[in-house]
Amino acid sequence: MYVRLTTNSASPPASLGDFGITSGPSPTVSVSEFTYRMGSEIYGEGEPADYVYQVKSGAVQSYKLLSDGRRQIGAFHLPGDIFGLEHGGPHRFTAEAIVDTTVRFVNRKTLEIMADSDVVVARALLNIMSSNLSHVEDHLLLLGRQNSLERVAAFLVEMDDRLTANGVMELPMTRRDIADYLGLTVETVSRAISKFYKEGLLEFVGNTQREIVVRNRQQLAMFGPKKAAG
Amino acid sequence: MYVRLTTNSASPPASLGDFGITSGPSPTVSVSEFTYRMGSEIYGEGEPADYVYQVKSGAVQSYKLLSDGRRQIGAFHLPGDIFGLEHGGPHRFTAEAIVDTTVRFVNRKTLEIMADSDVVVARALLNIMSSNLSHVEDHLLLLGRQNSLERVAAFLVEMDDRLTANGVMELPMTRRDIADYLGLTVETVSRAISKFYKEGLLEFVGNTQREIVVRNRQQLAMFGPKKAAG
DNA sequence: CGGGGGCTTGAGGCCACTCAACGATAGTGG
DNA sequence: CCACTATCGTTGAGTGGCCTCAAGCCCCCG
Repeated sequence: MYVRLTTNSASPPASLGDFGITSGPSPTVSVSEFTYRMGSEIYGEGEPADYVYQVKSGAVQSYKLLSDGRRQIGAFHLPGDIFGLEHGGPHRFTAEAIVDTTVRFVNRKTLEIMADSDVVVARALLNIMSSNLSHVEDHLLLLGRQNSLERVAAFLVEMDDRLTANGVMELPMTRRDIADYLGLTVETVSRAISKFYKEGLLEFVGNTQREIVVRNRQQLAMFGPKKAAG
Repeated sequence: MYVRLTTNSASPPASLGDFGITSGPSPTVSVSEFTYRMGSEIYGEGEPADYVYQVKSGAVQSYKLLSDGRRQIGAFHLPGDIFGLEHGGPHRFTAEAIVDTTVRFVNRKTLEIMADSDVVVARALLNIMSSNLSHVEDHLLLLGRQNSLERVAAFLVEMDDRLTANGVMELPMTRRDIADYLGLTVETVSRAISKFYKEGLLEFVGNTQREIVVRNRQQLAMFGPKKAAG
């Protein structure tokens, strides 16, 4: 792990409320902060999971690699998201800062000890795991059974939900990252976005291709999952 | 949900030990049994998650559907496996008995109440969720970044681990089920298995194509994941 | 024996990948 | 300030892996 202590790490113990976990007896946990530079690794797959993280600002991606370089990104973590929570083993993904990113982190063991005595904390951990599981399960369907347009549309809708401010979605990740999240190639992602743009579903802002306005969210979603009744 | 009460449902309360959960204060939970016929639905996606199940005998598949019939199987549940555990919401998969299957089941609410007072139960729930998550995460990489031969090889190795007895692996699922698990078509799965057979990696037993002997597990695994160093 | 489902195999097509070229932007160093 | 380079993104042309469509075999079950 790329350990880089910052002065912030000397910050006073904070309540778990920063992590969205509030408790009855209200014990406290030492919450520290780190800032990672763009592209730096927060932890690697297979390393011991000593800490649990929450994105304060920036963006993080979690991925697995094959020996020949093929990469599958499992999730993008945006401000407020908690990541790196494993239960009984090492990290199963590599986590990397996509842009300069500040994270809060707490000791995993401490959290587990708290969970043993505090029902609220235990439930919170279950909640986090459960929502992770839910997201990954939906992604299974996307990777296994949806075509390129459906995948890209689903991605844009997801990101539109999660990081649009003032009507503009500012993507922190490259087209390659998107491709590795969607199980596609850069070219295919680019073609899909171009197609949506030409159809008037998207609009670009500024001189990068990362600031996007979703013009017709409804119609974009039509390309997406189309889940069955049940 | 396809509710079919059996006489077994009147069985006496049993300890959670049946679920692999043993506790200190040792309270008991009512554990009942159901038998589902081949092809019948145990619960549907979106239905309230009132029970948690464990396969006693048989096999179950969990899947999601798209409106046009495309299907993605998330997992096969074999004897001993626990499935249907959701934390705070409805079922996210449809579960269906692949063959005649007997399951044990317990009330989810009861389990949650126990978890609130019993650390061992709470940890057990986290363990189950965690292993589910781990399996699905590995499957993401397979669906997103592996080719057809790698997928089928990985499937055969997984099943070889989980249900081989006397050196013979007896698959309960059809080629279509395998295809929907691997994000492929029936034909592609069949071609891959034929190829492995012709190369001497597999052998068929009996007059069905579901009883398979893995002749060279090592070489078969070479087609598989090939995870990176870390 | 006839019908149906499961499985395999072949032939052809298409969608996404591969390979390549190009423009735009940002960073670097003279 | 201007090359020079590297990265990112887009677009075009062609390929290939998996899908689609089709046929046929086998087994089971009536």
